[in-house]
Amino acid sequence: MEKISVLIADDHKLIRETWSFVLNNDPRFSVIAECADAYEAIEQAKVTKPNIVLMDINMPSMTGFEAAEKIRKVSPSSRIIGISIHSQPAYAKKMLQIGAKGYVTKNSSKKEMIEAILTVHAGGKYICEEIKNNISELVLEENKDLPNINALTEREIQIINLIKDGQSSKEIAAQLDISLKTVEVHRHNILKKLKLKNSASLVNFINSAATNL
Amino acid sequence: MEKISVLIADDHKLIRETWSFVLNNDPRFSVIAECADAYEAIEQAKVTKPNIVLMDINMPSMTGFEAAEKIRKVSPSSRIIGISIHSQPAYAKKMLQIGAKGYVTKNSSKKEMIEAILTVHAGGKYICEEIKNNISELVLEENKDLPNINALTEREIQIINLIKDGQSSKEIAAQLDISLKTVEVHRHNILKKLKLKNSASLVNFINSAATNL
DNA sequence: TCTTCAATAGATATAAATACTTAGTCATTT
DNA sequence: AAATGACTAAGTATTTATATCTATTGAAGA
Repeated sequence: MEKISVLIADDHKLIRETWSFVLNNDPRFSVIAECADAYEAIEQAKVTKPNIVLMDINMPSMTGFEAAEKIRKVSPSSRIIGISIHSQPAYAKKMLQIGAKGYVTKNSSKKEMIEAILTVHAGGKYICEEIKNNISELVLEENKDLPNINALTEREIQIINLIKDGQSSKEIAAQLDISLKTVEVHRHNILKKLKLKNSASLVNFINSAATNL
Repeated sequence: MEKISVLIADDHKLIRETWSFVLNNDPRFSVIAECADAYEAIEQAKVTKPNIVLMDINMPSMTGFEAAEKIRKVSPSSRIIGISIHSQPAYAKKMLQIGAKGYVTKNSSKKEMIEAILTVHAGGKYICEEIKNNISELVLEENKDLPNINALTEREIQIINLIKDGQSSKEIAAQLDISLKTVEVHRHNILKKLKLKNSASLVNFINSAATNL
C-alpha cells in the first residue's frame, strides 16, 4: 500500500523536524518536504504534489489563508490541514471555506493529528475536538465575519509594524517622510478595516490573530 | 546504562506529545512527565526529580524565569533547558543566570535539541547556534538589563489585560469601579516599570516578550 | 513602631490619537 | 475615457493618553 505523502510547512525548524520524525516513524506516512514559509510551501507543493499539506497558519510574510488558496491552485490534488494555536471556530470556518479539509489546534493530541491526516486523505473532513467544543459559538457568530486582514495595503502593513514598535504618529511621519496627517489617515483606515478601537487592540490583533504580517 | 529522565513542560499538547514521542523513541531518553503549565511542572519536578527539564518559557500564568527558579529549589538535581521562540541573547542570558543550563530556540534543529540534552546532562552548558550567532549583540548589550516583568503587581497585570482588549482608561475605570485617575496612574507605572513608551508597545511586549501574564 | 509599598485619587498640563470631511495625484483596470 | 483604489494631505473637533506632583489609606514586614 502506498504511503501518504506529507508536506510540512511551519516556520519553526524544531517543530518541522519533530513532526517529520513522528510521521516518518509511522509506516503509513512519508514526509516528502519541509518548508519554513508559505512561499516555499507553494513552490514545493507545485513540485511534489503531496497528498497532505500540514500548514501552520501563523507563518511570517503571508497568512495561512492566502497560502492555502495558492496551494490549492498549484496542486489541486493536495489536501490541506491547517494547524494553529487559535481555538476560535471562526478561523477554522474561514480555513475550511477557503478549501482546507482539516483544522487542528496545537492543543490537540498527537492521536488527533494522525486521525486528521487519515480522515482527510480518505476524502473526509476533520475538525479537532477543541474546536468542536466551541462550535456553538461558531453557529451563533454565523454572520459575524472576520476582519479582512488581506484588505490591508503594503503601506498600512508598514505603518502597523512601526506602531508595534511603539512609535508615535509623529515619529512614523518623520521616518517615512510623509505628513503627520497622512499617518493619521492610515491609522484610521487600518482601525476601520480591522474593526478595531485603538492601537492597543490593533497590536494585540496583529500579534495573535491568525496571521503575521 | 541508565536512561536520561526528562520532564517536558509546554502549554501545547501537540508539541508535548510529539516531543515525548521523539525522545521515547531514542533509547537514551525516557520522558517521565508532561506538563501543560508552570505550576504543574513545579509539582511534577518535585515528585519525579527528572534529570532534565525541557521548559517552554512562553507558558501562560507564569514566566519561564520564575518557573525555572522554583524548579531549582524543589529539585536541585534537575537541569533545566529553556525552549523559546525568542532569539534575543538577552533572554538566553537571563535564563542561564537564573540557573538553567541550556537555551534552545524553536528555530534550532532536532539534532541540536538532542545535543543540548546530552551536553547538559553530562554537566555542561548548551546554547543553540542561533543564539551564538547573535552573541555579539549580547556582549554589546551587557548592561542593558531586561525590563523586570516580575515587578508588576496583580492589579497592574489585570489592567494590562484590559488594555490588550482595546479598552480605554475610562472603560477600565468603569469596569473595575475605580477612578479614571487611578487607572491612569497604573498605566503610567506599568510603562515606567517596563520601560515602554505607550500602550501599543506595551501590548507588543506582553504578547511577544518571554512571558505570558 | 516604623517603614515600605500597593492602591487609591486629586490637580494641572501637554501630547497624541481618533473621528470626520474634502481633495489632489498617480497608476491600474474596465 | 471613465472608474477605481492607493497614497498623499489639509482643516476642525473631540477624546485619550501621558507626565508630574501630591496625598491618603491599609497591609505587610523589619
